[in-house]
Amino acid sequence: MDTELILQNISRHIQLDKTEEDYFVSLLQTKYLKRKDFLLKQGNICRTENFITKGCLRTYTIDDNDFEHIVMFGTEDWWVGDLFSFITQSPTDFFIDALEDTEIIQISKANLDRLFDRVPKFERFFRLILQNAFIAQQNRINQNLSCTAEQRYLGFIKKYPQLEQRLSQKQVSAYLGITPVFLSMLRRKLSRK
Amino acid sequence: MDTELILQNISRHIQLDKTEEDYFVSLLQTKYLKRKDFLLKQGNICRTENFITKGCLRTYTIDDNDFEHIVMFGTEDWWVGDLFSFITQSPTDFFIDALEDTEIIQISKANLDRLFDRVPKFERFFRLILQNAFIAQQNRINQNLSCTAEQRYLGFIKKYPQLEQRLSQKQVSAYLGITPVFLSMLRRKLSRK
DNA sequence: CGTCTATTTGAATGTACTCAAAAGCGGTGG
DNA sequence: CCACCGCTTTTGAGTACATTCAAATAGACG
Repeated sequence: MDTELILQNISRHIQLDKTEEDYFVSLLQTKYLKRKDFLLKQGNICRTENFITKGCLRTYTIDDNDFEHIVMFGTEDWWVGDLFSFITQSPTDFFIDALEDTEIIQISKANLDRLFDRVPKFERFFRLILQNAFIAQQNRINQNLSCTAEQRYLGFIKKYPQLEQRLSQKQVSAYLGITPVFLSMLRRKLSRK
Repeated sequence: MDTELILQNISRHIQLDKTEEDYFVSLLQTKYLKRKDFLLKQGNICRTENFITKGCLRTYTIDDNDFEHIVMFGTEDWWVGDLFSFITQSPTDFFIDALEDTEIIQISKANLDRLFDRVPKFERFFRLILQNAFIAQQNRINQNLSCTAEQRYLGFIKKYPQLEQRLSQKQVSAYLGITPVFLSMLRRKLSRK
């Protein structure tokens, strides 16, 4: 297993000694997803936290009219999962699937609990991850309230320039909360400027 | 100081013995806000976590066109503040002010750090608070993406029936992300049904 | 090559906003 | 106590933003 990226990710928040690192690594599992494979489906219980080492995932819902709404994308160096379902071990509302062939490192709930017990620093680590996610969401809510679709699109490509390259317009529009048709029109309008 | 409500709030997540309770209470301060008083202004640093024992606050931003966008309301038994600013001790983007005469219990950053040190259980408590807030935000993002203004309004009054009574339509519209004029039209339409 | 899905384009429609004016409502001071 | 002021809510007309439906084009993949 290639653990370089995940250990680096963790070291940005907490410092581990060799023993702690080894113990942590012993609790991990690798999983490979092909494009369109599901990591999680609505109604299932989210049993792992997942760190992406390669590829791209999306977390989304499907509404009553069968439209998909993307809550977040995840790519290399990101953690994904449904926190609520994971913590409460109750059924999730979300789907998570792969937009590209993807490689993730997983830690199960049971192993994470063991980890917290043996290396309490990790409590802090996951709290920090959660805080960052919380703040990102707060900004997104604020943007949704303040901005037109055009401004949100410009904000998105500014914030995630590399990600936008990898995504189809359909995915981007499902994240922005507009139709693919309208995104296409926006892009034409912007390119003429 | 009337600490009954806050101790009850905490006991829903963690159990404290008498010594721990007393220590916790010794770190708290009460503050009174009159209607329209500010608890926090954009550019300031959020130096306390705040628990509301009476009244109603709103957390909001003001955009380039001077429109207010409400990120959350807070009322009795809620925690409010800007987590990001509080944790990083950096300037906030938000305003928090009182919609009614309000009474809050505050704990400063320094005291909270002491508390975490002496009663580590509280780390867990604040992680749980954060998790709940995270989940609430995720639902809100999802609703904003999936629903029309009318559906969002109906969802709001269903979720917070008691709160809606206390708020002006202007405040509700700033939360829903629509104009007061449009909310008025929605209400008329709904009442005719 | 053929099939399936994504993107583009156009026309018609619906949703929500702006501007403006009037009515309602609460508080304050004379 | 009531007259006035400021703010909220209502109402209407016109406009802008975003969607739906439909059809054509372009790309991706087996």
